Amino acid sequence: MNTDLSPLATPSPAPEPAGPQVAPAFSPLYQQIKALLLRSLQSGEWKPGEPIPSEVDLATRFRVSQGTVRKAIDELAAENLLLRRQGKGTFVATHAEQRTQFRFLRLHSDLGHLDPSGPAQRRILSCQRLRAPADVGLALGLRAGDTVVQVQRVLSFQDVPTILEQLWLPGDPFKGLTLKVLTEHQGPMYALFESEFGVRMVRADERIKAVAADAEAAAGLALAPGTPLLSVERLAYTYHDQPMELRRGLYRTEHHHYRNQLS
Amino acid sequence: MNTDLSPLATPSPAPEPAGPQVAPAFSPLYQQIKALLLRSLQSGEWKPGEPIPSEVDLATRFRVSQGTVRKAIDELAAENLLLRRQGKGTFVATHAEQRTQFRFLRLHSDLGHLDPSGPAQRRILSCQRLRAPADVGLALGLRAGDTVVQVQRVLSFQDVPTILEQLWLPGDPFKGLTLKVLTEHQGPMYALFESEFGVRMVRADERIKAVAADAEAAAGLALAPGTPLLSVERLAYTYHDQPMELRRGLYRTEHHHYRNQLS
DNA sequence: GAGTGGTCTAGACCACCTT
DNA sequence: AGGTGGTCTAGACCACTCC
Repeated sequence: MNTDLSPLATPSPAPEPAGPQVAPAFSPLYQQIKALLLRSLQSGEWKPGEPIPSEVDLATRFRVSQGTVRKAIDELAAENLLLRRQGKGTFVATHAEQRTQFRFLRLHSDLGHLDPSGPAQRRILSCQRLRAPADVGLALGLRAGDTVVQVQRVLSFQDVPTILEQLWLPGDPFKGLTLKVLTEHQGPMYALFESEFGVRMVRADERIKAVAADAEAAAGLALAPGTPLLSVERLAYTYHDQPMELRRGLYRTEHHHYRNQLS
Repeated sequence: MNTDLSPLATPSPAPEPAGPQVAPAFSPLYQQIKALLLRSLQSGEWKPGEPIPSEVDLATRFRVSQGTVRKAIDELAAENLLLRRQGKGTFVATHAEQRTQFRFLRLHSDLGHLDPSGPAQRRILSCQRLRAPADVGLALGLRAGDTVVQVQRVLSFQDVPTILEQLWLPGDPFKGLTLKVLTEHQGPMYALFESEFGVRMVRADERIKAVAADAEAAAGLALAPGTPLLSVERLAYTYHDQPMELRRGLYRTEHHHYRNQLS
């Protein structure tokens, strides 16, 4: 009904003064609910891994029907921000679970499904704070002179160094990130970001090219210069499409491949 | 209600004899409706680009509520098999539209959004029927000795040969596919497959590696041997996860990149 | 105005999990 | 038994498109 008894703003039925209307900007109720849920997620009211209130609770809180809340949650679940578990509740998605452990890593072994399930040895090469290079600052939406944390690391599969990557994070939200913290932490790096810095990576774009290994890459991955490598540049976003990480990786693909699903 | 008045099989409430139950295999009504819609799509009862019956029509036909039909269609639309257009109807998705023209081609220009929107010159190098090589036959689920159609072509962007690819199709469904047909056809190849052979590619898996151009690739793309190239191997499926095309492509990435979205 | 998909509601019942 | 998400229904109304 979109009745005005609702606590929510109901933009469309409001009789606006005549004039050049730009766009009616009709927004369904469930979209408004979705935005409210998103705000609670971003503010940390509900933390990764924890359950959010039940559908009936939310329905009474927002003064809408359960079906409307349901549709809002459906969309958030489809975007992998929430996780529904029948009989138990709805939970804030996290990178700290076995199931979603390597959701953003698309490199798989050519052999059977002996994928990077073997947790892949990680070695941190460096972690330092510095002024953002121009391209990095631009990608992360920082101002000139802002500081970033730069991390370099190597991932190995079965003792073969396979991924050499470099990543940049905005200095402000990642204040306490040091080599010690990174080295001592177990589990996925994105899980560390969640638990220690309250930053949850929600989606990412990747750009992939084929390049020849230069001297530095050859040294880092212990292979001959000129070897073809996948260059994977990732820009990862947190809630509300805010860029939070730039990552540049070089992948060996003699025995691995980058897997993608099209639909 | 899942009542027995329904014309559909209602597996779960059927009182089965006691014994070692394997799996209750509860299947919601809307999933059964979805399967029926899928069957009509596969059989060609509704063709790509055409509208399917309205939700109310389908609801009365299947003796269920509109909401149940709606949920079935929702899922098919989410999988890009159907396309909803408010006020007009629901249509069978097709590769012959501007909007979905290059849905499966992930190579983009490094510059602004001057992507492969420029329709990219296509040149067919060859088209021949031959016995399926072992790996191809395996991927396509063919029997030993079955014939396949093999096509080779080059795609150029702004007169620069950029993609060299080779593809194999099962000989049986693609009986009349000749070099003449391929050369004279305008528009995406997958649109040709739909209109001339009734085969609609629904989803695909890609495996990506970095390789060095060999002599043949160097000749085909007019570049120096050893140049790093993206190797993209695609297995494309039609309805019901049936593999229908194997494609191996080599992409130049000096001025282009393969784009991927993670979520 | 008629037809289509899109939203919203209220209520019933089912399947799954915990206690 | 009681709570949670999941399914299904019936009906009302809204937004969009076409005639």
